[in-house]
Amino acid sequence: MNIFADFAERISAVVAALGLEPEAGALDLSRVTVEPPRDAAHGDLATNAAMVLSKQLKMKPRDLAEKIAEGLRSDSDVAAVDVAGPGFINIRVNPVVWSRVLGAVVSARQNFGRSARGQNTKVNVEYVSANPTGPMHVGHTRGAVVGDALANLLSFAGYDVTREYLINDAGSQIDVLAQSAYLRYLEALGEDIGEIPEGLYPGEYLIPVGQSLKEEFGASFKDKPEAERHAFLKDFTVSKMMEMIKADLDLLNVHHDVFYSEKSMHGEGKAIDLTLDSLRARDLVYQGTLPPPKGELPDDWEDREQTLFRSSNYGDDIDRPLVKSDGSYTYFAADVAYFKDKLDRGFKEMIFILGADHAGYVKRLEAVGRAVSGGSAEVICRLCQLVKLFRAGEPVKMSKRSGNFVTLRDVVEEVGRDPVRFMMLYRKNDAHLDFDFQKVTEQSKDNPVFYVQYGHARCKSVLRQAAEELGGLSVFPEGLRAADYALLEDEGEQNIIAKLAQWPRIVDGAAEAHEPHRVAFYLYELASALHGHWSKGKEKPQLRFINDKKPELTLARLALVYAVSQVIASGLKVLGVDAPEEMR
RNA sequence: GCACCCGUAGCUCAGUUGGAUAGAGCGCUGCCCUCCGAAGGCAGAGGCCAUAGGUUCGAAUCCUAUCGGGUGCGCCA
Repeated sequence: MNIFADFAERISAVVAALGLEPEAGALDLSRVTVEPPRDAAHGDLATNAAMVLSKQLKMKPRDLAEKIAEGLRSDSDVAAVDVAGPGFINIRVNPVVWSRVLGAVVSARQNFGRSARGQNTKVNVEYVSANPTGPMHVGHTRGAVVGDALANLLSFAGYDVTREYLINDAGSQIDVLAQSAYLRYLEALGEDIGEIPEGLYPGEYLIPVGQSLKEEFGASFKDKPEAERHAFLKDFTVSKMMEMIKADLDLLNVHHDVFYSEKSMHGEGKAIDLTLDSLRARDLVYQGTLPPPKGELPDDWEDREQTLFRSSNYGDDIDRPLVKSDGSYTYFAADVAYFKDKLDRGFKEMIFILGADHAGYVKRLEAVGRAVSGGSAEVICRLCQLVKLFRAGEPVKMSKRSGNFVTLRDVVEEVGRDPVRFMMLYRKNDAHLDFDFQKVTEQSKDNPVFYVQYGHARCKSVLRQAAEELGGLSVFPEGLRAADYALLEDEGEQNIIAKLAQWPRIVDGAAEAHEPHRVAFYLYELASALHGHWSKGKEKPQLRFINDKKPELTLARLALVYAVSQVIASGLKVLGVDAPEEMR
């Protein structure tokens, strides 16, 4: 139940009933909005309908507003309608509307706010896709959390979501990885390998890989022919790395549906070959030369003819190469084929959660989307900016050399999963993020994670207390449906209900904009409304939720508290954060 | 040089897709516990929304230019 969408329909009906002739055929209602007014004194709902439609209907905004207002006044749910400013229509609804909202939450529980706007559209969210050459580090964390929460959000908003991870198991970095693992194998056999040579992966996480090679093959693996050995090592090491990465992701409660191997697309007659052939037939792939890159010229740059994709026809700055000088495919070629594969699997939206260092990649991905799908599917890229780590205000130093970086595991084990997830979502994805190890574990209102979770725990605490004091309340939550919500007349209570009523609207808006951070901010506001009202009970005991002299009022208030707990829990679930029964 | 992202309170950031008098938290100045969790709440001070034009009933939001910060710029993934 979304009262904003509901009233938007009623307003459309009123406008239609006016019988006015639109200037150009059908009336365009797309710009009409119904929102909570910025200032609550203006009413419960506000619409810009008159201002947006005045031109089409050839009327002055204020005159049209008066007409629409007149029509709305006959609605039995409407208490008052005012026309204000340049033509705003402010609506105050009857208490029965708020009762309905509360009843809807109590009945739907954590399904309140679930939406059908996605209409089961097939959406693919690709996120993380970290190279399988080592453990996840903090840099990957934000993308993992944002992608996962976005997937949850879209699913809650009625989309058919697939969570996907592309394993980059085909590039030259995998050769290096295999060589590095081989050294660790020799080391496990007791050989002195000395320092890991420059250019190989020095991280200690490869030591167990060497160990398990030894356990499996003893010393015999050393004697296999080089080519056979190397091919096996690549697969073996990648699968070990993926095990490690999956374990890291599990710490964050991030789980993908599909792990797609880049390697599976390479090779004669495989996906990349086939895709490029089909694009060649459409003249999207051709042989040609590119102008030299701007800025600092690479040492080994030479002008040569190469295989190019016509991405510049689709909004990219230049055409992009598909084949390297050694004849193998570029990463971009794999991406083209990968997109085609997603298209063939029926996805209508391909969402990519990328690190900020991939900003330059967005245009060409979008170009691929337009060129390959012909507009039947959309590419949506979200960039995640860098996370800066702090400890009590001091920047945390880390060096990427020698494998000495802060890992995802370090962070989660130190501060816990919930603070990591929440804080990564408490910012727009394209804004820089400061993450302070100390602050996020504080149990105070300075810490938004705690503040929201505390709101939930407080609700649960009240409900526990009520069950104890009032004994016969074993019937709730079922019994709460029978409560008389009209008894909730206090401003603070109504303020909370109004916030609850916004939840479905927040879900739709956040899903449409692909911005899960809006959910985090909404939860903060809802928690704030609760905490604020709670404290009024300090000064005015008659406002406390439990009042043993007034069982009916208490029941209604418990319904309110229960509703808040359900919406907070449901919002936190979208974010992938726990809703604790009590804080400890 | 080009492309993309970002410039909002002293600091860190929201801003309902173009709406009314621009909002939070931190920090600062003061208040509020005989009490369902003070692990909280209330109030005050603090703004040329980087700058200059434009679009319209109306701009922090859209367009153009400028300034400032970040990122990237065949054959790395």
